[in-house]
Amino acid sequence: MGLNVSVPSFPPLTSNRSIGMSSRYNPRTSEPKWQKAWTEMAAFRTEADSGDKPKYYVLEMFPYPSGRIHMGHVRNYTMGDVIARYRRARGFNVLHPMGWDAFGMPAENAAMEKGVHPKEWTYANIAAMREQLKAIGLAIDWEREFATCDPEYYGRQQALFLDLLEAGFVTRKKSTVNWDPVDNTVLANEQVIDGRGWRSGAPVERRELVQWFLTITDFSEELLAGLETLDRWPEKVRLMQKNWIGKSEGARVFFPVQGLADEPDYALEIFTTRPDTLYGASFCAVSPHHPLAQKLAADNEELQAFIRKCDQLGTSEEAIETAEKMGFDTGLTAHHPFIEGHTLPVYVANFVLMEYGTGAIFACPAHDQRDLDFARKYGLDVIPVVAPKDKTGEELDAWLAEFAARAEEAFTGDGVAVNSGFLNGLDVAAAKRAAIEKLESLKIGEGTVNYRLRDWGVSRQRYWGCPIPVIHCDECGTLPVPKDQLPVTLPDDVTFDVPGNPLDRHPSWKHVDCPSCGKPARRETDTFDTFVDSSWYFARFTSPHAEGPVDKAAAEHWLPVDQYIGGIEHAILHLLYSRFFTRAMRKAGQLDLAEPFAGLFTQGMVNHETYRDADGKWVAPTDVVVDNVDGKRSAKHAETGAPVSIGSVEKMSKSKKNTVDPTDIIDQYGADTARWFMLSDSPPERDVQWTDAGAEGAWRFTQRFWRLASEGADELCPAGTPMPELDDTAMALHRTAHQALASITEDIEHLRFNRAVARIYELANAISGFKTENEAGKWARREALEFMVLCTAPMMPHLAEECWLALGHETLIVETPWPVADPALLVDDRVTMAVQVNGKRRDELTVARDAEKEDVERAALALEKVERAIDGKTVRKVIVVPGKIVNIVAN
RNA sequence: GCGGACGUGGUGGAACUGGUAGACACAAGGGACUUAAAAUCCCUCUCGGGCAACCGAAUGCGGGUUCGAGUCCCGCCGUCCGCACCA
Repeated sequence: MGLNVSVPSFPPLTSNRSIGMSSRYNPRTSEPKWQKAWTEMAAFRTEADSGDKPKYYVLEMFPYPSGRIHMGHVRNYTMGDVIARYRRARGFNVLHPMGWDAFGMPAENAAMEKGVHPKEWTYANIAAMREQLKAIGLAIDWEREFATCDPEYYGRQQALFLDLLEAGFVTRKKSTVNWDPVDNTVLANEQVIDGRGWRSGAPVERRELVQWFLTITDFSEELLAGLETLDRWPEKVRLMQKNWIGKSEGARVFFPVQGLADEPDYALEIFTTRPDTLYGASFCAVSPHHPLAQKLAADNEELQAFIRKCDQLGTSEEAIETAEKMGFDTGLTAHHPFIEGHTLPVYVANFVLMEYGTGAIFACPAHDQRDLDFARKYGLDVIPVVAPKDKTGEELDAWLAEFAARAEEAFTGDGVAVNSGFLNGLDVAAAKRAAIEKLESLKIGEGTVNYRLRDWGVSRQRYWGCPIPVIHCDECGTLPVPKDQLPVTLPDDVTFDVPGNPLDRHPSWKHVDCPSCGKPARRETDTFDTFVDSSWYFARFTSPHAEGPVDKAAAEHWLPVDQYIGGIEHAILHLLYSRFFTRAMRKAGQLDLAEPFAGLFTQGMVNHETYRDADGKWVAPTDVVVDNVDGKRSAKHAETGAPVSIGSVEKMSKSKKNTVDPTDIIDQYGADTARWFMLSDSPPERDVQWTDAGAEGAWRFTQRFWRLASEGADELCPAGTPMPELDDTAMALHRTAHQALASITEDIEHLRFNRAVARIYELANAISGFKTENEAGKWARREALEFMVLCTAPMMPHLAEECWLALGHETLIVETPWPVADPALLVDDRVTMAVQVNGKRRDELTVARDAEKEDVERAALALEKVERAIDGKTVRKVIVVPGKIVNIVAN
C-alpha cells in the first residue's frame, strides 16, 4: 500500500540554534529571520565604485505584474540568484536588480472587465508580487527597482525616443496593419489567431495607417553580423534571429512596362535571388497590394474583385498552404532585359507578397516551384535554363524537352546554364555574378541584398502605455514635445466603457498648443508598443535615478549584462529589439556598446500533470488526491471523492488549471525547498515537471541537510582549527570534499545546476557514511560540512546561513568567500582502470596513477578473469590508455 | 516545404574532448525501530538465464568507422521547436 503525500508537520517553534539537538529545521522562522538580517546589513546593495572588484551584471527578464508570481518565475529568478550569490562569493561586485514590465493590455482588460483603473490594478499587483518575490529570498538590490509605468521611467523613454528621432532612427509612414474592427485598434501579428483578433474574435482587416516606426532595418547587416560575436548565446537563438533577419543576396532588375497610357516610361522593379535564370522568364507578377495593381484597379472592376478575393483568403497557415495560385492578367507587357524584342505578360498574383522584396517578381517556372504551379495553371511557357551537370548532347536535349513539356517539380539545384545567351556553360554561382555584371553595365539593375526584417511599427492605439511624445500642428506639421515639457503623462480620468483608444476620446488631454507657432494643436494619442519599454530597461538599471535615460558612466561600467536569463519565447522579438536599441542608443550617444547581453541562457518551462473530472472539466492539483498502489497511480477529487483522470504533463496554465502557487509551496515547505527542487533533476534549459513527490523529496533533503550539519556540530574541532595530521580515512574525506567542491564550482560556473545538486547529494552521502573517531576525523568532517554548506548557499541560502551558524561561525555566508579546492587533492595517487578483452569489460585494476604502461599491461594480463576470457586465443595487441582503460585484443 | 534540436531503466536524468552505461534523485518492493503511525535508518531495483560466482543482451531502428561508439559518419522511424507562397 502506497502512501499519500503528506503535509510536513512542525514541532513547536524551538530555536534552531540549539546545537546538538535534533530539532527540525523550521523555514517559517528561519527564512524571514535571515531575509531581515540581509536587508539590515544591506547585503545586496550595489555601488558601481567597489574598489578593484570586477563587475558582474546578472539579470533575469523582468516580470509582467499579472498579480501572482508563478513557478516559472521561481525557476527563472532562482537560477539568476544562484549566479548572483555565487559570483558575489567569488569576489565580484554583482549587480542583480529587479523591476516590472508594467504596461500592456491585461491592465486595460481588467479595467474593462472589472472596472478597476489600470494604474491601480498594476501597482496593487506589483506590491503583491514584490512580497512574493521577497519571500523567495533573492539577493536583489531592491533600491534599483522601477516599473515601466512609472512616469520617472517612461518620461526618460520619451526623452530617449526624441534622441532617436533626432539621430534619424524614427520614421512615420503609412503601412498595412492588422486592424481589429471591434476593439478599434491595431493588433500585433502575434495577436492575430487564424485571421481573427485574439480578444474580440472579429476577422482582422488590413488597414493602411500612418504609424511610427523605429528603423531597425538600418541595422539589418550589423544585427546579423553581431550574432557571430555572441559566443555565450544558445546556438538556437542565434539561428532563429538569423532566419528572422533573413538576408538574401540577389539583384534588383527594372522591367520596362508597355501599355500604361499615362506612364509610357514606367519600369517595374523586381527583386530576385536567381538573376541567372532571367533567360527562363515567362511572366512578371505583382502583389495585389502593389501600387501598379492598385493603380490599374482604380478603373477596372474585374481587377478590384480579384484583389478583394485575394484579401479574403486570409493569412493563416492553413489558408496559405491550401490557397491555390491565382492570377489576373493585366494586359500589360514587360520587356525582357536581355532578349531584344521579347516581352512577358504582367500578372497580378496572390502569391506575391507586398511585404517582401519589391512586391514584384519575374517568374522562371522551370526553377521555382510556385512559378511552375502558376505557369501550368495558366498555360505559360516553361523554359529550363539550368541543366544537371551530368547531361550532355542528345541526352540533354531530351531532358530539356521533357522538362519543358511535362515537369511538375521545379529544378532548383546547381547545374549548368543553357539556353541563356552569354551565360551558357556557367554554373549557378558564376551565372549569377555574370548576370548582375551585365545588368549593371546596361544600367537596368544591380546586385543587391534583401532582408526579411522590416521596420518596427511601435504605434498602439491603447491607453496603458507610454505616450509617444509628439504634437501634430496643422501649420507646422509633426513636432517633438520640447524636452522641458516631459514627461507627457497619462491622464488618470479615462473611461473604458466603449472600445477604442481612451486617450483619443479624452475631452481635453490631446488638445495642446503647438510648441512652435502656439496655435491649437493635437497630441499624438498613440502609445508605444510595450516591447519599447523592455528594450532598454537593462541599461536603466545601471543608473535608475539618473536625470537622463541612462548615466553613461554607470552604463559603461556595468554593461553588457554578463548573464541574462529568460524564456525562449523572447528569442526573437525582445532580444532583437534590445540589440537594436543598444546600437541606436550608441549612435545617439547614450551608450557605448553594440551588444547588450554577453551571455544568454534560456531556461525551460515548469510543467505539471493535468487532471479532468468525468465531465471533462479541468481540475486543479489542489483539488486532487493521487493514490499510488504498487506503482499504479489513480486520482480522485479531494472533496467529492469522484474519480479524476490523470492527463498529460503540460506547461502550467490557468486554462488547464494545472498550476501550483509558489506561495502555497513556500508556506508549506519554505523557499529553500522550492528553490532546491527547481534546480534539481532537470537540466535548466529543459522543461521541469513539478510533482508533489519531488517537492517532498526536496523537503526531506533540507531536513537531512540540517541534521547532518547541526547534529554533533559542537563536538567538532572549533571553526578555523589548522589541519592536523590526517589518517587514511580522514584523508579520504578530505579528498572527497575537495573533489566535490571543484566539480560543484565547475557546474555552477557552467549553469549545470542539476549536476551541482547531484554532487551535493554525493558529498552529503559521503559525510553521512563517515565515522568520526579522532581529532583528524573531526577536522575532516568539519571541512567537508563547511564545503557542503557553502556550496549549497547559492541554492538554499537561508538553510545554509542557519547551518553556518550551527557550525559555530560568527559571520554570515553572504560575507564569506567561496572556498578554493586544493588542486593537489583533485587527482588520486591510485586509479582504477577498466580492463577489457576485445572491447568487453572483464575486470578492473587499481594501479598507481603514474604506473608504467608495461607494468599495467603485465598486471592486466595476469588477472584471472582476463586469462579466462583470453583462454587459448593469441594476444594481438594491448591498448593502454593511462588512467582510463586497458583493452586486450585477442583472437 | 525549409531550418534546428532531441530519442538512455517504472520516472526525471548522469556519462567532460570516443574509454567501466545508468551517477544523483523520484517512484516501487522488502526489512529495522514503533502499541501504531509519521519521521528516520538498512537492503533490492535495466532485461534474460542461473541458488550463486557468473554468462548473455541492451542507450529509437538498420548499417559503417574504430582496439573500443550513448558519444563520430550514412540511411530510416519518432517527438518537439522555429520560420513559411521570402521570389
